[in-house]
Amino acid sequence: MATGLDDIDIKILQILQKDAAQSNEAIATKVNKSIATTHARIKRLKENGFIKRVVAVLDNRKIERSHIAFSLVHLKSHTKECLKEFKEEVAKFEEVMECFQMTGTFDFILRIATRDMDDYNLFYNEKLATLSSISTIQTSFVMSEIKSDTAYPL
Amino acid sequence: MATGLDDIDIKILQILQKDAAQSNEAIATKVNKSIATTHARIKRLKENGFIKRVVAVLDNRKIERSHIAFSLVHLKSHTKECLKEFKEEVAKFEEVMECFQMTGTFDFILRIATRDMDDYNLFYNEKLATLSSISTIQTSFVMSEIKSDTAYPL
DNA sequence: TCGATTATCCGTAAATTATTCAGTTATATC
DNA sequence: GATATAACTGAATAATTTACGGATAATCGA
Repeated sequence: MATGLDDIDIKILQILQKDAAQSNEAIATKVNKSIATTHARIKRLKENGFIKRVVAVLDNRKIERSHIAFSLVHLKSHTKECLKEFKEEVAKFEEVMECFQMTGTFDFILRIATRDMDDYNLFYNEKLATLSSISTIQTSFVMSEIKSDTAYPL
Repeated sequence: MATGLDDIDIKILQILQKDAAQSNEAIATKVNKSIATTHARIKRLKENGFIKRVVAVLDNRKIERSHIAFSLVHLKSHTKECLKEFKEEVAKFEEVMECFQMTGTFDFILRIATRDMDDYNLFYNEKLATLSSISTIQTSFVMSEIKSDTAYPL
C-alpha cells in the first residue's frame, strides 16, 4: 500500500489509537511479535511521523469544560488578507479547540469548549465577535454525545 | 473549586493533554514537585476519572484518512424510536469518528473520516444514506486545518 | 535455482522509568 | 496548642524501555 505500512503496523496503530498507556509487552502479545520487534516498529512509526504525539484525553464534565459549541462562520470577504487575519486570530483563542476551512455554504467550522453559557457569552463578546473579518456566525450547542472518538478507521 | 483540583493538578493535566509520552521526572520538574508526588497525583487523576485514557494521535495524511467531512443531519421525526435508531446505527459506522446531538437548526453533527471522495461516496451510499431515520444531510468537506487540538482549555 | 543483499525478527543485557514505602513536613480541625 | 489528616520527599525495588549482536526469512538479479 501507498503508506508503506503492513498488517502488523496497522494493528499496532489501531491499538495505540485506543490505548497508548499499555506496555510494549501487552502490545507484543496482541500482535504476536516479540517485545523487541514491537518496540522497533513503534519507534519507527513515531520517527516516520505516523504517530504525531501521545496525549491524555480528559473527561470534559469532570474538568468543567463540557459546554461544547460548533460555530459555522461566514467571512465578509475572501481576500488573502481577510482570510489570513481570521486564521491567525481565531487560532489564538484557547476556547477554540479546532478550526477548519470548509467547502460548501460556510467558510469555517469551529469547535469551542467553555465552562457554561456565561463563559461562552464572555468568549463570544470579548473574543470571537470582535473579529472584523467575520460576517455571520451560526452556533449550535452539543446536547448529547453519541460518539466521540479520536481514532481514525484503519 | 468544584472540580476538587488544585493548581498543580491543573498544570499536570495541561501538560499531559499536550504530551503524555514524557517521564514522571520531566513532569515533576515542570511542576516543581518530587517524582513520587507527581506520580501519586497522576495516578489519582486517572483513578478519579479526570484522565479518561491516553491515546496516540496519528497523522491523517500519512495514514491516508485525511478526507474529513462534517455532516449536518436532520431527522424525519423526533420520536424516541427514531432518535434511538439513528443513534445506534450511526455509532456503528467506523468512518463516523464523532456524532453529537445538537441544539439549533439541525439535529446532529457528524465528523466523517475517509480515504478520498470515492471512499466517502461508498460510505454515503452504502451506509449513511441507508438510514431511514434521516430526512436531510448537508455535508461540507475540510479544505484546510487551521487548528486541531484535543486539549481542553484549563 | 542459486547466492547475495536486505529486511525482519528475537533473546539478552543495560539503562531508564515506574512504583512502593517509611518517615517528614505542612495543613486543617477542634 | 494538640491532634488528625493530607501532602510531600528520598531511597529501595520492581517493571519497562531501549540498544545490541546475531539468527532467520524474504527479495532480487544473474
